[in-house]
Amino acid sequence: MPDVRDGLRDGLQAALEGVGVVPAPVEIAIERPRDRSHGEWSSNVALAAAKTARRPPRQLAEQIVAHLSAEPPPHVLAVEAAGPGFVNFRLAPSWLHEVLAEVIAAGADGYARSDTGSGRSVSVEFVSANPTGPLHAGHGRWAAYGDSLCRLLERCGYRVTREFYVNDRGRQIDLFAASLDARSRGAEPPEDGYHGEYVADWAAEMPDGADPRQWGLERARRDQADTLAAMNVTFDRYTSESALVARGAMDRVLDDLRSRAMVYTQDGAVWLRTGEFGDSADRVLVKSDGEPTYFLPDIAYHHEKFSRGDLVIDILGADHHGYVPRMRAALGALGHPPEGYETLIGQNVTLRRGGVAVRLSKRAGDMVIVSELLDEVGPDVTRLVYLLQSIDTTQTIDIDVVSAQSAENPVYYLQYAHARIHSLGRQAEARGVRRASLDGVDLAVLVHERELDVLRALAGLPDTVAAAMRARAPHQVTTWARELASAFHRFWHDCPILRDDVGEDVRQARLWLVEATRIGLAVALAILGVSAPERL
RNA sequence: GCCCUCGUAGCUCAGUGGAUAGAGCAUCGGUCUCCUAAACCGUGUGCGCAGGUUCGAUUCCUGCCGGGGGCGCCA
Repeated sequence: MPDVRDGLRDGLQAALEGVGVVPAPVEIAIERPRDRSHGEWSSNVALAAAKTARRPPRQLAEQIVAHLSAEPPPHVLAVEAAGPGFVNFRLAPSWLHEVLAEVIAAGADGYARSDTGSGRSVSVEFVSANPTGPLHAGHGRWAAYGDSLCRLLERCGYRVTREFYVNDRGRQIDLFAASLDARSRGAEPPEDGYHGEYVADWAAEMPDGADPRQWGLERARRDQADTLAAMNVTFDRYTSESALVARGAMDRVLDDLRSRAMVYTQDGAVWLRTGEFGDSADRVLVKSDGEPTYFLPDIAYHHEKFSRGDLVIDILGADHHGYVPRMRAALGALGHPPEGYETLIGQNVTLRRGGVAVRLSKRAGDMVIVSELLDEVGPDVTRLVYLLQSIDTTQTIDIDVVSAQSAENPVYYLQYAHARIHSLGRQAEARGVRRASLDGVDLAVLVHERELDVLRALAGLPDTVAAAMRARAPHQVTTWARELASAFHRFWHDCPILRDDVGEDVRQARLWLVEATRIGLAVALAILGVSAPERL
C-alpha cells in the first residue's frame, strides 16, 4: 500500500546524500508533529544526524530543506526548517484524497491489515478461571482484552490459538465440592471453602445423589461458558488439568526435568531448581503426600503450548504476577528460549455502584460477576468499557455511569457516530440519492478542514493497529476510534451532505468520505469485538 | 523486607525521547426554519518529589513518597 512517507523518506535520503552525509547515520524517522502548525509530517533526522555530520542541527536542517525544495517529493507544497532542527513538510490535500481512495479500495476487511506476523503462530491463554464459580469482573477484563489482542494479532497476520486452562483438580476443587456438598445438606461450607451466594444457589439445583465434585465442575464450566459466549468470546482449545495428568503429560515432563537434573527431593517433597533460573526460590512439584502441586501440570501444559505457538502468551491477573518467574524458570529448565514466552499482567477491576466500591473475592463471597454487568449494559458496552484504558492501570467501572443512557457514558459518543452514518444512508435512500462510482467522483473538492481531519484520522489507522499489536494494547484502538468519531462529529456539524444547497460534486465526495469513515469504524470495532447500533 | 503496577486538569482516563501535554465528564456561556443537539463551539495556574542519562525527559534509569496487587508443599 502506498504511503506518503515513502516519498518523504526517499527525499530526505537524497538530501542527506546531497549535503554530504553519507551514509545516513540513523534511520530516518518521520512522524506527525503534535502541533498542526508545524506541518503535516516532520522529521528529526537533522537533530539525530547532527553529531556525525559535524555541524549544528539547525544548519543541517536548512541544508536539507534547500535540497528538498529544489526537488520536492510527491504532494509536498513546502519544506521548512524549524525549531532546534526539525524538517517540516507541508502537504497538499491530495495526499489525503489518496488515503480516502485506499480506504475504499481496501474495505473493512483489508484496511489496516498487515503481514508482519505472517508465517508465525502464537498461543494466547487468557481467563483460565478456576471451575469453582462464575466469572467475576476481572475475568471479564481478561476476556475482552485477550480476545481483542488475538484479533489484533490476527489482523497483523499471526495464526492465533485462543487457550483456556481448566484447573479441575487439586485442593481448590476439593474445597469447592465440599462447599457445595455442605450447602446441599443445609450446612455451612468449610471455613476455607467457598462462601459465595452462588454456592447455595447451585447446591439447590443439584439433584439428589449427584456427585458434588463432578456436578459442580460442570455447573461452573457451563456458567462460565455462557458468560463468555454472551461476551462473544470463544476459545479454540480448552485444556483440562485432570485430563492432561491422565494422559501422562505431567509424568513425561517430570521425567524430562529429572533427566536434565533439574529436580531434587527434600523433606519428602520433589523440588524444581527454579532458583537457578531467576526465580527467588526453588518450588515444589510433588508434595510430601505424593500429590503434585498445580505447578507441575501447569509446566506440562505450557510445554505443550509451544507445539501450537512460536510464541506463548499468558494473560494473568495482578494477583498471579508472582507466578511468572517460576514458570519462566521452569520453561528455561526445559530448554525453551526466554523470548518465546511472554506474560501480560492486567491490573484489577473495581466495580462501583451508588458511589460505593464493591469488593471482589470469590472465596469470601461478596463478588460482582461479569454477567451482572452484561445483563445491565449488554456485551458491546461491556467490552468497550473494558477496553477504554490500559490494562496496566487498575480500572474502576461505575455501573451507574456505564448503564446510564446519557452523555456521561463514554461509549455513546462512538455509537452515535456509527448511528449517524447509518442514518445518513437511510436518508439518502429515502431521497433517492445514490453514491456514484468512485472513479467518476472528484475527491479534490474535499478541502474543508473538517473533511481533511477525518481523512487524517483514517490515515493513522494502519499505524495505530500496528502499534497497538506491538504494545499488546488494544485500548489504543479504542482511543483511535474515539478520535475518528470526534473528527466525524465535527465534520457532520459543519459539512452538510444531503441538503439542497450542496453541490452534487461535493455531495458525492462527502458520501465517499462518510463511507470511508464507516470502514474505519468497522475495522476498529471488529478489533474490539464490538458491534454498534445502526440507530440509537 | 522483597517483587509487580500505577501516580497527568475538580472527576474518569488518553498520550509522547522532541518544538505550545490532550479527550470525555463536571462548571459557566453560546449554536437546530437545515442529513439524529446522545452533537458542535468557547471556557483550564495539571505530568507526585529528587537526582541521573541525552542536543532535548512528562516519557528512559536510580532513589524517595503515596495508592493497588503479590510473596503457601493453595490455584
